[in-house]
Amino acid sequence: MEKKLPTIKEIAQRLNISISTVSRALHDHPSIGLRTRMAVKKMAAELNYEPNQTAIFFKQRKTFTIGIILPNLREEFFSSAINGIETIAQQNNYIVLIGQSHDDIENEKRILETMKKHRVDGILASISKNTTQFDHFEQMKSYDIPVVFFDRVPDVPDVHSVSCNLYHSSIEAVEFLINKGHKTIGYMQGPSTLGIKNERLAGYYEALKKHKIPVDESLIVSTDLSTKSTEEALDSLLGKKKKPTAVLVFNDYVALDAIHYARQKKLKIDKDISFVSYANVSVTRYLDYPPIASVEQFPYDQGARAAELLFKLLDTKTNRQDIPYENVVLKSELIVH
Amino acid sequence: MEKKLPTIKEIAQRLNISISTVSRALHDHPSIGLRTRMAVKKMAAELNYEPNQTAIFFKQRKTFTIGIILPNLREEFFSSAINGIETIAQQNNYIVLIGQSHDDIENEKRILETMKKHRVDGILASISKNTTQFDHFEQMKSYDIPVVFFDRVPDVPDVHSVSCNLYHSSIEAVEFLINKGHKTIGYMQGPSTLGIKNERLAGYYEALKKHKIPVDESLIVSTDLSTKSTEEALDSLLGKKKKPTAVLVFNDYVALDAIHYARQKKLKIDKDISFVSYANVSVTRYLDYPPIASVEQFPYDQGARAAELLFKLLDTKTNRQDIPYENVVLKSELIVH
DNA sequence: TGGGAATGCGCAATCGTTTGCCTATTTTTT
DNA sequence: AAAAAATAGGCAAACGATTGCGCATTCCCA
Repeated sequence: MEKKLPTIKEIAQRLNISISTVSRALHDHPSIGLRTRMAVKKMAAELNYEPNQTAIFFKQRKTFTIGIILPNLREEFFSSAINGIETIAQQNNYIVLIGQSHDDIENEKRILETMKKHRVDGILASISKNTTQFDHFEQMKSYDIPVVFFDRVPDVPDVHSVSCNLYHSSIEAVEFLINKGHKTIGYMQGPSTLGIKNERLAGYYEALKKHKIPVDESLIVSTDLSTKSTEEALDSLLGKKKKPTAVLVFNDYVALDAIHYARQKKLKIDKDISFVSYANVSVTRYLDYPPIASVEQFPYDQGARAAELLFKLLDTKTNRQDIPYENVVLKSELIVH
Repeated sequence: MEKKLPTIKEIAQRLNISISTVSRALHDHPSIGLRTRMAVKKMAAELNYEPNQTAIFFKQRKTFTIGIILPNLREEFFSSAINGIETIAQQNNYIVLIGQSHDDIENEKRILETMKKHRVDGILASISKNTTQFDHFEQMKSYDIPVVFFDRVPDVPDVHSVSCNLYHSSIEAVEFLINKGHKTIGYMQGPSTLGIKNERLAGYYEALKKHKIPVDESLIVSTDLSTKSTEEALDSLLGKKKKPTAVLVFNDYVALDAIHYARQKKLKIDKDISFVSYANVSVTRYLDYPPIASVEQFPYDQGARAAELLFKLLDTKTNRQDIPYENVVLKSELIVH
């Protein structure tokens, strides 16, 4: 068992030809005659030869590996996104390295560093909730490692990204509530860093404006995504003299916590208070009281598109620095449950 | 930007010393004097030198990469397991490559092949539901790539594995139901391939026997894990003259489908029929009608232990073939909701 | 039949690092 | 003060594959 793996050299020796001939023969290089080519291939098959990829990686300065950095694998959104990425990666004969930041920028930096060391050819990233500056990603440029952000994309101009347009569906979501007769609609936003260009909020404002509902800033609360913080945020909304009858919530996970808490407080869901959120996670299917609607963000597609963009970058021979930054924006869709 | 990365050679030239000296200096080799060592390190820092890992991987015949093969990232169980693995991998300065089989053996083979090509140092795997033979894993031995299975482990002797003992907690689960007064208890199992040594079923039998409840084989049904199949299985149970008042179910996802379907059928959960299952996924927290109990299988720990075992194997200098196969079995725990 | 294309293949450098072995200088020992 | 030993560092091979260049044959056509 402890046998050394056969190399190109081994084949060459057995056939008494040079290793360059073997290499070329295996690659169907035209300068190698048919008979030797056949002989080489036959011998390669016999010996069960497989090229040593690490040698090739080294020589070619390419590893056929892309790195994915994201906050958390456990969120359905991200695991779906990975599926999209994996599909495209496979088509391109690439393999994926995964690192979770667990929403911590230090982890993010460490992972990036490790991936750089491993010489990944490119990186796909969804930033952590406390990533406010991007030097670590910026730095990848000097190593000629392209980075494409998806979903949680930094709000700076000079990056490639794929994300969802949440502005329109946020308007749609709020209008959906308004049409249901709601007049006092709260908004529970996520960590402020996650939405510098806060499309959700902008849509919220726009919808209210469109329907001539005055904005009450105290109806806008924040959660850091933890259960506790969400509960506090909801408390704050419920503590108002004029309580909201509906709340637009940052995402389904937060909504689940909010709904759970509201029910503990003996509120009747969809009677006393309704929730609409984002992500459209599949588990809501099993719930008796899911958000009445949720904005589908098509994680699989986002992942796939981001991967496609990355491979486009990897394919370009020209100086990558010259490629204009591309910011793909996908449509989202309000799904009513 | 297009600058070439500095190499050890670059440093050597600037300092007018040999590259071997540079290499040794950077590794604090004792045969290099203090002054040159300092000079080298200073220059390395100045040039922002970073060793080319691909060269090192190649030379060392090691990639500091392990591959994880599992059915599906979207199951919380597996993403938690990955967390455990990632933690241990990080401690060992390893990085993880991930591939999903999507419960298809062909994918599993393809992934394994790719990982082999990429020369991973070792592999952690949870087999797909239709993997009944293991040649592809077996083959890794001849490449000296150790494989450790976790959770879904093959039922053959000569493998390393980490799994949960479901026998005892299955007994516990059934006894829990018996103590609640249930006399007719069904069992819905998963794909037969996933449990050749079917501990769940064995525990089910044992508990009944212990409490002198005769086994009714028609109370044992199977699902391929799809919603449809689960519904059919439940139908079969409900079609009996003597319907079960409780069902032990393969896992929470199946249980969720079963409960959902039972409710559609107007059954009162925990009144007409109760469910106990496995996995203890966190979302049940938000459900009005979760399984009344679920067997926690500690995916994080399983992942971590499997990774530890793998690193132990990777650390051994001796011929790896000589290491006795290790089969770690962790305790599971019935969690009552 | 002689000279210029094709055709078929080998040499050797290269990628960046590590490491066994050897040499030269300095230090220690007796 | 000469021999032995320790110290410091260089040479070159090796890891496995790719590739530009050059050197033989063989072939074709005049």
